[in-house]
Amino acid sequence: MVTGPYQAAQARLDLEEPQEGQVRAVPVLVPLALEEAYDYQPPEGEAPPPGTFVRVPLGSARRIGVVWGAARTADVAPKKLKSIIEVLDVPALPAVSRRLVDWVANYTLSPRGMVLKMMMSAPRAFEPEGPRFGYRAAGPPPDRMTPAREKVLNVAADGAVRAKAELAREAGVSAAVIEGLAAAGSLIRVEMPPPRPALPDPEHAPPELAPEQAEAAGKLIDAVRRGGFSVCLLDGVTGAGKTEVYFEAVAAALARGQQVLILLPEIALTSQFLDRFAKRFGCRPMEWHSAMGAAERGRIWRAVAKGEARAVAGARSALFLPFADLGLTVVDEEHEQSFKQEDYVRYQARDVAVVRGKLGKHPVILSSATPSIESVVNARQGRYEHVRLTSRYAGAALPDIRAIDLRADPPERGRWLSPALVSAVRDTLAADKQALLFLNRRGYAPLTLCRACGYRIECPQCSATLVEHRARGKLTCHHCGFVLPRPGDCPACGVSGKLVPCGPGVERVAEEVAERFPDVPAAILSSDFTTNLSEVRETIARISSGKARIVIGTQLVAKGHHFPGLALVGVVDGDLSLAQGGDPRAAERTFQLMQQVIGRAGREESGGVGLIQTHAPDHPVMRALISGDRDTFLAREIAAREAAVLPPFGRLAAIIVSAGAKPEAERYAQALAKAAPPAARIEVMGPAEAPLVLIRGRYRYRLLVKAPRNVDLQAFLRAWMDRAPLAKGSVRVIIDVDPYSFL
DNA sequence: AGCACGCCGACT
DNA sequence: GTCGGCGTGCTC
Repeated sequence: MVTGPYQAAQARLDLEEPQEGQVRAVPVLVPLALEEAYDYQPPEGEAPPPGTFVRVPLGSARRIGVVWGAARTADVAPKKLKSIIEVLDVPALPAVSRRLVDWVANYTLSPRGMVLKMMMSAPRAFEPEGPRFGYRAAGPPPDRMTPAREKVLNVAADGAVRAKAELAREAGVSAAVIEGLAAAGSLIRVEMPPPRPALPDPEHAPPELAPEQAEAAGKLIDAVRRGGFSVCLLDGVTGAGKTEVYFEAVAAALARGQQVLILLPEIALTSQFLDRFAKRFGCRPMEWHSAMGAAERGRIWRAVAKGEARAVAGARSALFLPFADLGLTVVDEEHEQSFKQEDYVRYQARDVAVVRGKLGKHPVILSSATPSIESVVNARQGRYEHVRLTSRYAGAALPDIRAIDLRADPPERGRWLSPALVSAVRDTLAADKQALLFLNRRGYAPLTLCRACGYRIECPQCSATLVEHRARGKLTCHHCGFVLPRPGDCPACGVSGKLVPCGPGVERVAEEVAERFPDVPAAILSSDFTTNLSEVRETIARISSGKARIVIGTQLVAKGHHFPGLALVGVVDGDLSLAQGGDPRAAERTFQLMQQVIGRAGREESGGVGLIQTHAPDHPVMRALISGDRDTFLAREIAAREAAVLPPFGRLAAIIVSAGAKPEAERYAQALAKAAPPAARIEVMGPAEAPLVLIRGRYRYRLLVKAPRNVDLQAFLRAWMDRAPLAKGSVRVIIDVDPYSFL
């Protein structure tokens, strides 16, 4: 029996056939937080088939939606039915995409309209394409010639039509020069044909693969040629050449005329990766990530829908592009936790990529040097094919990893680098190599303390201390973005000159490096919400070219960049990410992060060294890292997860209750827990205060649901939410299926 | 996401 | 008495 909206949503997945005498209507899903498609009367003539993009009236507004089925879904009073305004001239949303919306909405317990919204996140794609204009040489040279104008005219001398931005870039001048020349009559503005996306050529530059690589590539190519759904875990040590290997599978799919999607963590979408692709296939893939402009998004969305975009490299949201004929998805760095989206629709892109492969009947490749426990278990249980690469190419050896016991060999007071690490850096520089110091903490210091009154400077909106960013002269909150100019006097007691920064961030380590190695060029590589993508790309280029000799970096450095001259990696605080209490993936994440970051060393030739500063050199994670014994670590971790029925052996869902006032949040969370339906094999834990109780002015309580793998967790959650008390006032409830963050 | 409806404080 | 604050619910 259908008892509430959550279950009703599930029940209506089975569409009814139209009945005699009923008004003709089709369901249209609009990209809003709506669970259901609404029925509309079709325009004149035939009813548009499912997938058609249509404009419909909704309330007083007009919205673009998608025809979601062949027959009306619910018994709405006929006089309530409105008519479709128009059918849009946009390729229909493919059936696979529509089924993906339904699947993701059902799995994450998100309104279907919200998931559709992700699929339509390119508003320009639905507007008619305006004509594009370009410039070509024409007429006499201008009366006043300048060096900049000369450069432009030289470039334009070939008579080709170029877009304004392109011409300016090629000539190395600003767009204003072009406008000036056009006004002077030396350039003429002409309409350009819409650009054809470049076609990647699978035969452009096939690589020479080592025997092990060739064998691995063979398996992946087989899966592509065979067609149909399969998942392959491509598991190879850093520097084993996984990218070259999966590029061969990409080539096979392109050769079959199919589209290819390569998912990367957002920050790994560097020009380094795009250039590598271009070297192999003759042109760059299309990019898809959050930093793209509206026009660009629209163009790419359309190109993907028409099947003209053959290869797309994108961040997790690229999964929701309307591929016309996707033949292969690659998830690179599949272990990356950033594939989990933590807001709006909370989905794990790696898992959705696999589901999309299943729905679209095509292979999926998961690639990593440090695969997730989930994927390793799937491979062991035979659900995924496991393809391993064990040797680094060109004889490069894996780095030699050692621990520096901070208890025995501590840094001086107020310093963060131990004598052993400092001397290792010195040796590395003497050998004309690069050194990387890794600390997963942005800014200068994570805490500012008043020595007069003991006050810790905290965020007014979050239960967190403000982090000093000295270069910008600011204290900021890493949870909400709150910014405070660095005060001279204590905000609590007003005493001046007694504020002291406590603990290190990358900026502070960089300061220590500058003191110890005053003449050595250094670079900080840190992901900051204020630094933009191009800035980060520039820094990465400066490092890979060898201009920076010492690199101080956060997480960002671990993400698949290739730094040829790097011989030493020093981990400043090896204990930092282990200390995440309550997070079942803390050990796994630490192991992956350390392996990835240390794997940056010695990729070109042997002799890479990794040094981890730690207070717990005997911790199992540290021992596994030092001995390089991944299999023992995995066996331990997998056994522990299995015993505790944690993912992937069990399923988790977090319920986060938040409100503007603490008692309100707590009261509702407790009422919610009481309303949980009885279920023998499902455990509901909490509510408990979230580790970060307050974020953005909202107090948060968490509940955790744990169930065995074969239990329908979504059905349980739906039944629960349908009988839950109404959330009143400022109370909000968020359901996070398969949570990755436990804060 | 908009937008209308509805129930409590400072105004003509 | 009314204007208007934004909390709540509906949009086929």
